[in-house]
Amino acid sequence: LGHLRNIFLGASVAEILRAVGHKVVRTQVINDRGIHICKSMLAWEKFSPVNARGERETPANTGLKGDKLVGKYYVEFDRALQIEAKAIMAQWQSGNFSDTPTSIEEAVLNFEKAKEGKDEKAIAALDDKIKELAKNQTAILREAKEMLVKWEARDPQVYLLWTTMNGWVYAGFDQTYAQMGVSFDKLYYESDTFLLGKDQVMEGIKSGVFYQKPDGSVWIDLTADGLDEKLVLRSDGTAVYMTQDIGTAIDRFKDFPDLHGMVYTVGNEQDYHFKVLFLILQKLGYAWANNCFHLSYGMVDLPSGKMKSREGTVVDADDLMAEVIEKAKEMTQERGHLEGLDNDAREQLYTQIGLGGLKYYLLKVDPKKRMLFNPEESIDLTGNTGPFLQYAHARISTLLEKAAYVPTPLSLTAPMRPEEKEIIKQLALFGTTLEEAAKGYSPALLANYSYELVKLYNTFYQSVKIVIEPDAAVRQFRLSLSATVRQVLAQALGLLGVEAPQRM
RNA sequence: GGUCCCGUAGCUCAGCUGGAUAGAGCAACUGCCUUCUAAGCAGUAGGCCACAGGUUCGAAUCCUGUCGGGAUCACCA
Repeated sequence: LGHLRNIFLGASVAEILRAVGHKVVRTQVINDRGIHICKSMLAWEKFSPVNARGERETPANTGLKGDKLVGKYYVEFDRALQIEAKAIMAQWQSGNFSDTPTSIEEAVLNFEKAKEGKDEKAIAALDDKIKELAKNQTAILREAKEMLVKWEARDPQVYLLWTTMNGWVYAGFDQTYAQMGVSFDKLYYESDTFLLGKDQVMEGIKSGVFYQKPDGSVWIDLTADGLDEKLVLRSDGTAVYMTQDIGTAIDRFKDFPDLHGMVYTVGNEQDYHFKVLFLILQKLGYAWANNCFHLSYGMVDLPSGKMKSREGTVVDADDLMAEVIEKAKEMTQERGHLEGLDNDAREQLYTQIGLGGLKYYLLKVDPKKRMLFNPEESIDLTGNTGPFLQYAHARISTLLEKAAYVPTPLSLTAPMRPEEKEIIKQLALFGTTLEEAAKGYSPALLANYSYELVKLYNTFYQSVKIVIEPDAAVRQFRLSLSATVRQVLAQALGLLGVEAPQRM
């Protein structure tokens, strides 16, 4: 869900910035490198069943989406890790500390002592610490780490496996993005950019921005800036998230030299990370670092509480989209204004309504705020929802069609009813709303604007005759007012990534 | 514990660069389709804007404190 908010938000903000005249390049960093990939690879090698033809599981022979298959083995890895860690902890409990550093032995003894003391907080803290220590003692995690080192050294075998499994993931992602209706101008792969990041770190050591500890790890001291010391390279020489992000940022400015700045659409749990990243880039001497902005959006909660991937309480993007489209189909068939539409057009409409509703639901809330995702409300059609706006658009469309409307400029001097004046006022606000949305990186402003506009229009629509208005001048005025509303609405919806159907 | 974010109707959210009776939607209840799509419209009910101070002619909005919720402080990403 967080991922959906991220994608839709990023896509919408890009469109909004374009609409106010900025040149926008939309990029995405593909997280194709790191210990997490190695975990999946290792688990797949270890646990994937072999079929009669001697093949391990693949998207082709299981029918699973590639990213799902790889994700499955990430979970498998974690399960195996837990089991091994538990066994190790059991050993420690029984007093067996062979092959264990004395520091761990001490920690366990402290833990036992704390339990006698009944200090809940201390017990919990030590418990976490011991679990962490146990995990680090497992053979399987060690293997994964070794794999990462091999990967960074371009070990052919590891690299082949990595290429294969990554291919599966990308294929899965492509499918999902296509369904979402979003695309990127350029993708950056961590596997390409982390090396540049490492180079930067090396140079940064020379220039004194970073320093190396005796164990070989590289750090930056940000205590003078009110932050902490931050690791930028592990003691085994491998890159961390930050290393890669440094490289990616620089890479992008190399690719697009006239770039003014960058907007990072990333969840607010990474506020600290970006504070540090921008500071590092400044210290490395990149002037554009001052024009980097972290568009930090709030988490998406479920009514049932926090989502945890390990507990299976996450909402899967593909499933959710399918569900929302299915629901749109049911509701649309119930209402039925579909005469004359062929099957393809109908299916397309269900998708437009379902996804439009989902996008609008996620975008109508101020990005900065955390929001609650209520699965039932996300597919609502009434009130402040995507389908409500789409419906207004469709209704005006058929109205204009019936009237055989010929576009004429909207006369602002014509005698007007109060409802009509209100609409004109709201229409006049579009420009400033768009500017504010761009300035504040907030599609929510456009969403709320559109909703207001449609409410005003609906009031008008219900209270007057339009097509059947006998007075030709009045009729023409109302038609061109309707056409203007439709045009603005279509533009606003477009900026939100919500499609505006001609009928529904 | 340090840092950051949040607290507005039963629920989800607007409003927050100070301005008059604080707005929507959902849920509940009333009405309105032999006029253009009722996925709509009109209406009723529902609020000490977390709490306490302060600034101001004026505070939901700005400041301080308290309480409550969340995030973060990894050789994870």
